[in-house]
Amino acid sequence: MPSHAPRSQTVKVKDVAREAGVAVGTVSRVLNDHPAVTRELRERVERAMAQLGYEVDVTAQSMRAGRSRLVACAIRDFDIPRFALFIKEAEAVLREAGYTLLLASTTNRPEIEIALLRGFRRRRVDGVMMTLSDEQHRDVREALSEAPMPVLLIDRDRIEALDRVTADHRAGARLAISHLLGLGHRRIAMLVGDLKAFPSRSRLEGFRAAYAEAGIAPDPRLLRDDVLSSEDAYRATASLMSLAEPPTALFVAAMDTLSGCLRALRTMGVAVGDGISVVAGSDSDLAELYTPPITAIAWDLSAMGRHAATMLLERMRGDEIERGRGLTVPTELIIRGSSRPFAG
Amino acid sequence: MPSHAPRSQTVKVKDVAREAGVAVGTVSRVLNDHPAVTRELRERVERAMAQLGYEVDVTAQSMRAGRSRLVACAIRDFDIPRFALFIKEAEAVLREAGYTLLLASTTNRPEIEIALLRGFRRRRVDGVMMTLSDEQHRDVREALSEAPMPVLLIDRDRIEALDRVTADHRAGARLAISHLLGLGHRRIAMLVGDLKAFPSRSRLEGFRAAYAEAGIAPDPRLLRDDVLSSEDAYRATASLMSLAEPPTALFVAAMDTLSGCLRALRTMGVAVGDGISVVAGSDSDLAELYTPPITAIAWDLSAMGRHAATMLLERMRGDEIERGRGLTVPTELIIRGSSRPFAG
DNA sequence: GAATTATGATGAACCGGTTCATTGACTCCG
DNA sequence: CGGAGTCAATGAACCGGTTCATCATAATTC
Repeated sequence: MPSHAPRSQTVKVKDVAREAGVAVGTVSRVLNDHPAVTRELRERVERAMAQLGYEVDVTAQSMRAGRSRLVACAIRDFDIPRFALFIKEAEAVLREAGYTLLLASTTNRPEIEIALLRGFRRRRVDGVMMTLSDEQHRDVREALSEAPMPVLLIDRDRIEALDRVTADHRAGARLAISHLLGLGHRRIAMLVGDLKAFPSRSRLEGFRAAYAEAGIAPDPRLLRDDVLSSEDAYRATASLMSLAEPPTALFVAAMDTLSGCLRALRTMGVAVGDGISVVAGSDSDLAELYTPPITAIAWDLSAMGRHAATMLLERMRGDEIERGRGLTVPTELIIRGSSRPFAG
Repeated sequence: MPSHAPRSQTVKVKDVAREAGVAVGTVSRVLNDHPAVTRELRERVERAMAQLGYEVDVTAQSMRAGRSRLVACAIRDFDIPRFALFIKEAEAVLREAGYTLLLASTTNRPEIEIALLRGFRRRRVDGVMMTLSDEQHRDVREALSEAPMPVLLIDRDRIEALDRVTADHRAGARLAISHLLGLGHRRIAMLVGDLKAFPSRSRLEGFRAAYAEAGIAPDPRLLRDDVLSSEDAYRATASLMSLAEPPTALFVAAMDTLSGCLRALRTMGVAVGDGISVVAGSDSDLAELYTPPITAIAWDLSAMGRHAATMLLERMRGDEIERGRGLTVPTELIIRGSSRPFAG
């Protein structure tokens, strides 16, 4: 008798079938709401399940079915407060549809993105939504094209035929810069994140579009990219304000880096509003409640999460929809006291 | 020939075994780093795996092994920015150990907590860390005691023999209130969250301890509980400031509700620092950068996440450790400009 | 050199639901 | 009344790795 493995004392379909006096197939049909089960048998099976305290084993179900009812979300760093809104909404929508959310952080590194994709595949994850550190990265693109499950990109450029949900950062940045130009500013500095990724690229485009529209040439020395953390923003701001000809306005376009910029200005004794106009690339409690309140770009991250989950669900359902759909959430400029006319 | 199910064209151990000219058991041993495999066979198998692009199926592994290498984290609402720090650290530790994080939000409702626990069980999740809306809830306690996997409580009171990681909210609140009493304040209001849960209860204890120590009786009308959102804080603050005898100091102990309180004060034209002293129950960029900067209680949420994951890993490993371990992270008071001597 | 032991490899059973070809009972119709 | 058609229920095969009793071979001992 090759017994093996420890006998688990949990209740299985077989036990339920015995208790109810039916075949295991029938129990399975009851579990899956198959129509071809007489009410009487259904009730008997349900009674047996309750009696024995039966609980399906999702692993076993996934085994045969080939799908796990898991959806993975991998983002750069869930340390970004506003991003929690995205996850929160996405999780709600997915849970409603019977899916469970797997969460992972890529720390913005391609090799981790690739490793995560492999892990998701191993787990038979049914769908993925993720950010990418670099849409052009060869190995990442290859990993994406080899992924057997649908992948939806979060706030990233179009890749092949992947669905995507984005915010209109280009329009937002353009609004912000036009606003500052309209106030008479000519030396406008901008802090952006990684130009290898869509949001920063779009913001830079918006920046340039606004300048072009005004027929003015921006000073390239006032651009600081690769600002990914509050600390980076601190250093960038400090360096900008130390220039011989410092900027008169500052567009802090990188996500969640406003605090570092404000700390730097405070340290250097530059008054926000008077000494320098400031526009934040994403809204926050801090922007709203700072003194003076800070003009900011806002967009609906909850809606992005909701749409991302919904689109992914449709794709997983295998609906006949065109590939490579994109949904863009609008951005708006909330004008507050931190952006004032240039009083040169 | 009862074929069934669509032939998946993925590579399986069987294929690897054939390609390498060994038995499936040998392939499995290579996969699991079993020592009893000669170097030669191991290499042949590995070559075959690379050749065929083989990838293990974690679902199938879980099937037999009975464990999923999944760890679930269920919290009230991951909309709380600072909580992201906890999750971030916990995920890093778990990933390092080969586990994947499942995330869910309880929205602070017992029935959802119970449903989530059931779902985790169905998925054979290996370990759980979670908050609870109410440690005393009968059905939740029952669900917890029936959980077959270890559960670690996040910032909650001791339940049975469950491990827990907490912050010393009692000490933090006591420091805050003693600080305000020391400044001469006698009418100190406090906003706390749900008193059914540990953090708010502890803060209330600390509040009372500080008053008792000073030999003064607090005015019970200045306590507002069930403050769970920024909007709640707005209303509570407004109502407090409308009292015939308004408080001279405000301890905003509920998590992530400072913004609502500040909005209310601004709306009512009460100057923070002058008109009323304010202490925040948790630190944030907003507290640090507000004008005036706001005195706050701080503790290390990253450390909590790290410890939670580590303790849970030990427990899952089945180490012989005493049950019901508790780890408490210290809190500190960061004194800033928002708390000033009472100038009655 | 025969017997004993150590070591590596094998492959069928197993984990726990799901699926579908088959069976049995019952209905409908000419 | 017999044959075709319906419908519910059955249970063995299956999903894809893991495990362990068994076997083959090599190493060691006397």
